[in-house]
Amino acid sequence: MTFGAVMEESELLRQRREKIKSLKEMGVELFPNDFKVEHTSLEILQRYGDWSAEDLQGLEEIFSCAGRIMAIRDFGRAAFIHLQDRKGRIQVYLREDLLGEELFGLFKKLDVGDFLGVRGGLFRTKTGELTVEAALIKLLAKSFHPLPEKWHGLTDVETRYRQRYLDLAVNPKVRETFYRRSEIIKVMKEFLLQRDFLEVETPMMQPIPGGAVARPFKTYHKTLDMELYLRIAPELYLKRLVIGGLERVFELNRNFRNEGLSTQHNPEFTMLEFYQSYCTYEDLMTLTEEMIGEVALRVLGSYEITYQGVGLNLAPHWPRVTLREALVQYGGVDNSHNIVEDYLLAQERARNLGLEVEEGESHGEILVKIFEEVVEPKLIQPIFITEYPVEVSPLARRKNDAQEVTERFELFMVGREIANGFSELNNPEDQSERFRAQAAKRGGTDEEISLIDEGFLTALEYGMPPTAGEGIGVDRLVMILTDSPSIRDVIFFPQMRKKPDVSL
RNA sequence: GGGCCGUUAGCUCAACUGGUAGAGCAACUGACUCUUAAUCAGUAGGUUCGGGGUUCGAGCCCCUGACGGCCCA
Repeated sequence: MTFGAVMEESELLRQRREKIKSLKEMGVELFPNDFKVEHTSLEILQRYGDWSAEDLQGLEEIFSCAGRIMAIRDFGRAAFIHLQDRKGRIQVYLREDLLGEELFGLFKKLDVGDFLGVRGGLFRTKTGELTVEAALIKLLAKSFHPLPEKWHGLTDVETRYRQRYLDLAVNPKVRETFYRRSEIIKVMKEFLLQRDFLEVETPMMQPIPGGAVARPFKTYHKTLDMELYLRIAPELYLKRLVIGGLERVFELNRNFRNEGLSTQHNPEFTMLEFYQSYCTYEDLMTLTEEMIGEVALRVLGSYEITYQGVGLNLAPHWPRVTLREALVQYGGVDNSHNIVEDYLLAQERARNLGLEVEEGESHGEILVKIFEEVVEPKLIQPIFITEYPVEVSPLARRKNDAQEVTERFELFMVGREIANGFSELNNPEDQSERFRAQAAKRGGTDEEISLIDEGFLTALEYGMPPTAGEGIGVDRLVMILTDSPSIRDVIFFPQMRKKPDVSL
């Protein structure tokens, strides 16, 4: 959709083009950049919000603010408008006798959606609203298209995602969600920085995608003549930094996984991953509940939150239950305690649940499948599930007194996995064996990468201090803390199919 | 990948059993110097997502495609 093409099609836009033409004929610049803004709407409202009408009359200060016109209430020779800036909205009163005929005539040509700069004093209207009385106005940017409706806003989800700028302009709640997202990320970073973590950046483009099991995106570097993968996780690089002696590092950045899209999945998503030497998975569970608790408290002002109508209590501390205990507790059948002991019973239970059990699948793997099917949806309040089987935890340290499970936990809330952490496997021989077992199992198909990051193994051979590491799904956490039902509500530009119309 | 639902004016939504596509907001013209979903009078605005079919007649039924949403794998 090009501008010209639209003009031919729409009566509405044809009228607006005529208006723009007459503005140009009046000598009005449509896109000047020399207006100086000195105040935000919020500054004005906060500083003078409680001043009486009489006090304001004595105030001689002139204010200068700007924003998008969101409403016009025209009375002929006077009008009220609302300007929206990054902090909120403020009302402006325009009178012909004060502005003069020329500027008032300019105002008459403006539309909802245009950007306007205003200078003037403050007064309080009869209905009590603090208002700027315009002594001077300046068009700052002309909108060639009408904005979505003022009352219902923009509800069409496709348009909201494809033209997020419109969503942000007219739906205050959307803006609030993204401001809150930024705040959450800020608090998480501050939390780690206070604990002497170093914020780092590691490669997005990796020759061997490691640190997780997922289908990667593939790309190609021309000069180096090599295939590269967008990372599915930063884990193996962050551990290299730990080996280098940095001891406490974190990276809050994007991962890419070439898999399905859903309300919980976007191909690129944000992960907070961090590593702390000389501590264990138990220390990280404590750190996690403290961090998320602090985020809730600082961003939302309370440990008690509501997600999609369900009350959650994020006050530390949260239960820690082993996977096996969880299966018994939430397994839903009388013999749940037996499936954790009996391989054949576990197989039978999985098949009864309609789960696929492949040839040679281990007891632990089957238990995890049953857990995901039966237990996960029931984990509403925050809870740590611990001691995952070693077969599904290729980078985690074995538990000292139980070699078939690992010092690993996952954090669940509202039936969703939010975080995954473990004491890191730092024995290079064990790590090498696990990589090779993993690779053998998955075969060598193009999609399922079975390459082994030998460079990482070499690094491990130089010695990695005992360390625990964790990843937190930032988008999912933000969803819960902003009461958002879909991951697309917390990502500005979620992935969409290409539209035939190239302009969107 | 499968199932279900959706796509109508710039936006938000109607349209009975297949029978002339409507409203509110926005826009345009006019009135109005304290409104806040301003008000009052009038006007204009449509490829009903695209393509094909059935029918005297299709927004509605059938086939097909695009895009989106939810659920499932």
